[in-house]
Amino acid sequence: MTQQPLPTSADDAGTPRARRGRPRVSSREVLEDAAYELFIENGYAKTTVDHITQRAGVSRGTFFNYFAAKGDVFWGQVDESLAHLGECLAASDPQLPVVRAIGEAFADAAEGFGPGNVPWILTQHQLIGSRDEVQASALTRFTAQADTLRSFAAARLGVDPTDPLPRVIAYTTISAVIAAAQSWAAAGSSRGHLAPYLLRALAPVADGFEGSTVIR
Amino acid sequence: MTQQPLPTSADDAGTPRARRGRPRVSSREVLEDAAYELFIENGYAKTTVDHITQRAGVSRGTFFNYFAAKGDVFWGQVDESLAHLGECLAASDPQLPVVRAIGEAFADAAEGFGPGNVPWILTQHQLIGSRDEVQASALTRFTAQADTLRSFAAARLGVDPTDPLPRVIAYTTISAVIAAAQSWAAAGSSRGHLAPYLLRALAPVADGFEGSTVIR
DNA sequence: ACACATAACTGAATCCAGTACAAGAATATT
DNA sequence: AATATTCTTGTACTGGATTCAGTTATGTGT
Repeated sequence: MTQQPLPTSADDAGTPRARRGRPRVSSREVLEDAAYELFIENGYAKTTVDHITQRAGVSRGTFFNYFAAKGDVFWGQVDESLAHLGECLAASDPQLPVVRAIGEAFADAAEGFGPGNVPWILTQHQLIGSRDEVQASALTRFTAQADTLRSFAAARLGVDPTDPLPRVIAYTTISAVIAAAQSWAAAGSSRGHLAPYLLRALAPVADGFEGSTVIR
Repeated sequence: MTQQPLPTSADDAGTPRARRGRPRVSSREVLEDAAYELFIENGYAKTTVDHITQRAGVSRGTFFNYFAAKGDVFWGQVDESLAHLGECLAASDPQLPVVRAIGEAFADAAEGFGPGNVPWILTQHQLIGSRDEVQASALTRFTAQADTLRSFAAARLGVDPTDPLPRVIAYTTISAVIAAAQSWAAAGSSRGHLAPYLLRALAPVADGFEGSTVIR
């Protein structure tokens, strides 16, 4: 709900696109920055949406023009990448086994994440306290992607999406991805790109689903 | 937070245990029943804690004597089982490979779930609308168990709990468990016990982690 | 210039979950 | 009866989230 007309999917942060109407005085970035500062200063739980908008110089209502929920502030970059996952899946090599294809797709979608570009949430999540609430905002991403992966796996395998197998594949792969992302972020300055972490984490899962079951 | 003194861990719903003090006028069960009715009638989001307690004939405050959060109404049976997971892990055969041991532990902990005992949340989750909020309450379970599994796996493998491997194992196994539980619930009257579903879902994961990596 | 459509912001009202706490009520123990 | 224990109730408060009517700032067409 609360559909955002907003900046045409915020494709480019530099040119928020609005050739007509009142120009934006704020932006996702401005609000994100304000929020990040406050989260570090006072922690996530003690930072209210009022605080964020006050620091950003807009009114409280404006916040919800840019984000559907307080927790969504974190996920701008991540959501952008995940939005491409569907295309990456569609463009994947039809010869590859399902889980390999999923791995490649995630690796593709994670293209942008390297040593110099780590989602804020992944690096700072220890500092801001209150893990539960933050991770709750992660779950919506999880389930959205799980649905995508499940239909993909079902189609690839030629089985019904409601079968157990595509569901297990979807869930295990995406949780391996999450684990990989967390390990990658935790690796500190030694981390390189995200993609290798993803592939390493998914390798045993892929092996398992190729070997033991009657799926190719 | 909001520690429940409550019924000595609600071991038996029939005898809420309180040899001294004012006797309970309500119970988890009463509140659950009221909540389930309302969730089906009006959906989860539109059902307030006030509604629940009104139907149950107690005051709003009482609800939070029995449940820490609105979403916890669902999880009574599940939490009970998960509480045993730690013991089941500890009691597992040290010879088994990690993921097998985890599978056995889950199967043990899922003992109670059979054709006649399906957690309400698993069967009704489509009907009640507003998946997000419900799933948020699932996340706390997920993370709690993930932490348990991660330390277990790390200890078994003799590696640091912060290493990627135990994390991936923990995440993938628990998500396979969730997938299995959902498929089991969706199977309708044809479903038997939960345990076989768990083992089937975990089998490929176990294979993968035994085969490809240098873990025993 | 002027009017108009459009898009964004404002601000206030509302709802509800969750927290805290004090006061009261019903029971067992002494 | 007095007391301790345990649960219930009521009230008040914080803060996230939703809604909406009204306002403001811009571009566009005349």
